[in-house]
Amino acid sequence: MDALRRPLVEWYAEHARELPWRGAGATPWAVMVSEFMLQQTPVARVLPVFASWLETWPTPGDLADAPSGEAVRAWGRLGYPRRALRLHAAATAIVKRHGGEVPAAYDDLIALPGVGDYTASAIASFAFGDSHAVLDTNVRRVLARAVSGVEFPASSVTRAERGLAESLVPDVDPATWAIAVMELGALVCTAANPKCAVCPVSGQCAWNQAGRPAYDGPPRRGQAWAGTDRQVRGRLMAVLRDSPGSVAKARLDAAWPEDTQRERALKSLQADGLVVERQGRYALPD
DNA sequence: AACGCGTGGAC
DNA sequence: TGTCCAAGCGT
Repeated sequence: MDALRRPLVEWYAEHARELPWRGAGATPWAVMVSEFMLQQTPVARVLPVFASWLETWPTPGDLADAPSGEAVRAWGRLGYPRRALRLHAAATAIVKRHGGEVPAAYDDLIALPGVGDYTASAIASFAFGDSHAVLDTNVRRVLARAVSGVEFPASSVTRAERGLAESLVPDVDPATWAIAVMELGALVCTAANPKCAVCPVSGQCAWNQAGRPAYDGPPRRGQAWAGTDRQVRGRLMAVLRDSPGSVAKARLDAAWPEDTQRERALKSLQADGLVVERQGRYALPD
């Protein structure tokens, strides 16, 4: 399968973006922080938060020493603030179980809060050079097109897909292969308007060869937003992020007009540990 | 297995 | 303009 791997790795050598979590200067902790922030969030939005985060908390121990609410506040508007809580919890676990050093083993990584198969594989590969199939949304899309000849992968990872990804991991420099496929998916083999004209593997891409047939699988799940609890949670979290200390209930009440939904959202935030209540006032957690 | 979970840029 | 979507995870 070097027909696919070689041109793709050569393309990466020439077109890779210079990102602060790549290269020799990046510590395993920096790689880990970047992977948490990049879960469902675009690179451009992560960059400034990543920089200030590592300046404030250059090691897992530094973050573990801070209140989790400070992590949530520093997370800013990256979205999915439970990730900030989980990163804080992961830092705490790293101090407790691994002497403050990010572990290199996949099994240790995936046991950390907020670390699933993708993130464990990514950290093991990018920070430690280990050999893993790194199967993220970009890689899945590239393989779906180049190998399977369909525009989009299935809604969840299939056994065949996992096997394919594992079969492609090279013996030499597996981490560069992993990041090269991801980068191609991010920059060229994009979900909408893929740039097949400049793709280094368009010549052996099954989907391209077939004339780029339109997707005809099951409908892909969209993300409702307006009027959902998620939107309400976002409003409430914005109030707390932007207020030092605690706020009166009235401040939260002003963020959403409908009582039932607002109370439900607030309760769910408390259940998640993103909000704490003390004597009728509300704040980010300690 | 399918769903809930934020945010904002691109088209 | 509204829809799509972005280096997923936990349940």
